[in-house]
Amino acid sequence: MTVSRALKQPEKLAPRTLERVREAVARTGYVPNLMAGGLRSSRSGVVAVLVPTLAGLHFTGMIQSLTDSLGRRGLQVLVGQLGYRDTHEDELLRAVIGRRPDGIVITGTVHSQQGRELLLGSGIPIVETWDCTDGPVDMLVGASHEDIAAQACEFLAGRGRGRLALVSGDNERAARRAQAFVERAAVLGLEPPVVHVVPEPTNHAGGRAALQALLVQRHTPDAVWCSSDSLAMGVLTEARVRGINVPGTLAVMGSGDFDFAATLDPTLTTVRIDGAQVGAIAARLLLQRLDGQTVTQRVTDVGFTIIERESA
Amino acid sequence: MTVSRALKQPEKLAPRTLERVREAVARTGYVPNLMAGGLRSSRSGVVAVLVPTLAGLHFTGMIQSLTDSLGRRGLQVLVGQLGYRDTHEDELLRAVIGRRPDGIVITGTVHSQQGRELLLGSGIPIVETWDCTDGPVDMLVGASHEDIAAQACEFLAGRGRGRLALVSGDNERAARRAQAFVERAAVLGLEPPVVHVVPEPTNHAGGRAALQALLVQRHTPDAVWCSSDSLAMGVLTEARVRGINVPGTLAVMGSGDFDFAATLDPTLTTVRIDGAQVGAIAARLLLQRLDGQTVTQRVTDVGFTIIERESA
DNA sequence: GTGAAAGCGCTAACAG
DNA sequence: CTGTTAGCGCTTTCAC
Repeated sequence: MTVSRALKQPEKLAPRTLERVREAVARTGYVPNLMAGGLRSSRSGVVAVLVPTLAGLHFTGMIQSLTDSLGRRGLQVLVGQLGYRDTHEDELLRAVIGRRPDGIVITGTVHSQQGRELLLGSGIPIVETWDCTDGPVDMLVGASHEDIAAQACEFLAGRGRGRLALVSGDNERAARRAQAFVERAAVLGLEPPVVHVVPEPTNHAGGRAALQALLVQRHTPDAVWCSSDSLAMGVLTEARVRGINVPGTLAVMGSGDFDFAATLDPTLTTVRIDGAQVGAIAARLLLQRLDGQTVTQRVTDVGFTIIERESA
Repeated sequence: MTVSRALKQPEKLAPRTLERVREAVARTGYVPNLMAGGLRSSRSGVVAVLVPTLAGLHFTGMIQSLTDSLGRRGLQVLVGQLGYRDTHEDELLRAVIGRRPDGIVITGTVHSQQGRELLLGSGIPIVETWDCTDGPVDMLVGASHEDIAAQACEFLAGRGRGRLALVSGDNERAARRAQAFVERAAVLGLEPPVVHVVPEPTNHAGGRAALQALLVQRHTPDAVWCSSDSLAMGVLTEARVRGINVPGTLAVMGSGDFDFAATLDPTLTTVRIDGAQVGAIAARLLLQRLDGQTVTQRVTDVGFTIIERESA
């Protein structure tokens, strides 16, 4: 018990006792077993962060921000990959819940009904991020992808573009964006946008291939919106190779504001969701819950910004 | 006990008993507490993977491969970021060791003496990856970055380049590569290469800035080797904007074979270490240890490949 | 300021 | 095939 206090509440011990414990810890290389501590205190000191994939750059800002905010309070972040297909979703959720994390931050897939029940039944504070879906399991921090798609469409239309195209990753969120984009185009009286879906993970090669495919359409587009900046970069490369002027002949717009977006040539117009802000808010919500406070505002819309640069 | 068996060794139960347990599990939403199980069995079912950063794309292949290989054996991967500075290294190591992972895969920083002792004293199987350093803590899977640098230098020299430059991230491994590169250049009787160090994280903007800086040198280089493909991509962009022909006037070479390397224009010559292979071997070594086998070959050099494309 | 007792929820070991 | 006993290493609680 005295050792436990020496490590967690050193101010409660006599200096001499503390010194003796420290010496023994150093001499023996003692590292407390956090499983045992967690079992007894029902506080694991871990927050699980579940993302669809680590392969892209979409979520690194959020993960970094969560790691920083939670780390300051002594919580460790455990990153897990859900994958975009939900094959192992429930299995992974069970493994995560089984470790009794003090909080779960989850990004991506719409959970199966079974998965939602697991999460709910666990009693663990949950923050869903990125999407403003209806009916969050618990808390939510994100932006409306329908709004984003509509605004992206209006942005391009407002620059005089009328033959819009969309290059989209093969996942559920991208599909909802595509639908909202198409719907807004209809409202604006534009031609129905061509939607080109590329396989995950979305990358430079996918963007190049997508533009190739779009150029053999009857009406070649005068603007393309991509569901990630990596795709947009591929589109830029393909356009340059083919001598297509951007933005003159073709406007190109991305999503994510990845770190290269501002320094490509032409610089990339893109839609940005502030991942660091999402992470910071998610962390704050979790910490409030862990401190026993009631979180009144369970849904936070962090909004988004269209960053206008040269490519559109 | 019967419930425990139903979940872990269902073949040992009578079908009827198994059925009753399954029904109860489903009805109550029971998820076993893995902290308790781990405490008793001294098997946590977790392997910790520690990387300098998730922000780049260097390690995603390895992480994916580890997740797959270990996941098939029921082990969960916990990803942690050490950071390139070793400020919190020991602290993070304590937090990780405290969870008693069944294995640790560690990439990056040379550990402090204290850190090495913690790892050694923990008795946990350790695989260091990426670097072939002298004196591994336990097991090691990687490539010699000195060899890589020397070969990169020879490659460029062999293509008739004589004014070499190097764009390097600000970390210890990159520094060792730079030194080996410079030394080989001396052996080959070339001018001493200019070394330009850019801040972490290495990215497109850093590459552009680096080439700008290199061009104001007295002798402008005719070849640049970059410590990551993101930097190399920035160099390509800057060269194009300035009308510098690649590879005619300037050869550009990267490191990592990131997913965009093969489809940039010009396609990027780069040095590849097979991260998936590193991960697969690391997983195999850990699993052997966990199965009680003695690992005889503690050091594995997976080598590297110079992938010759258009840029050099 | 320090320590004793009890128990967190599992599973190893053994018994039947 | 099923069940009993004991204990993993901590921290909560209470006592002095």
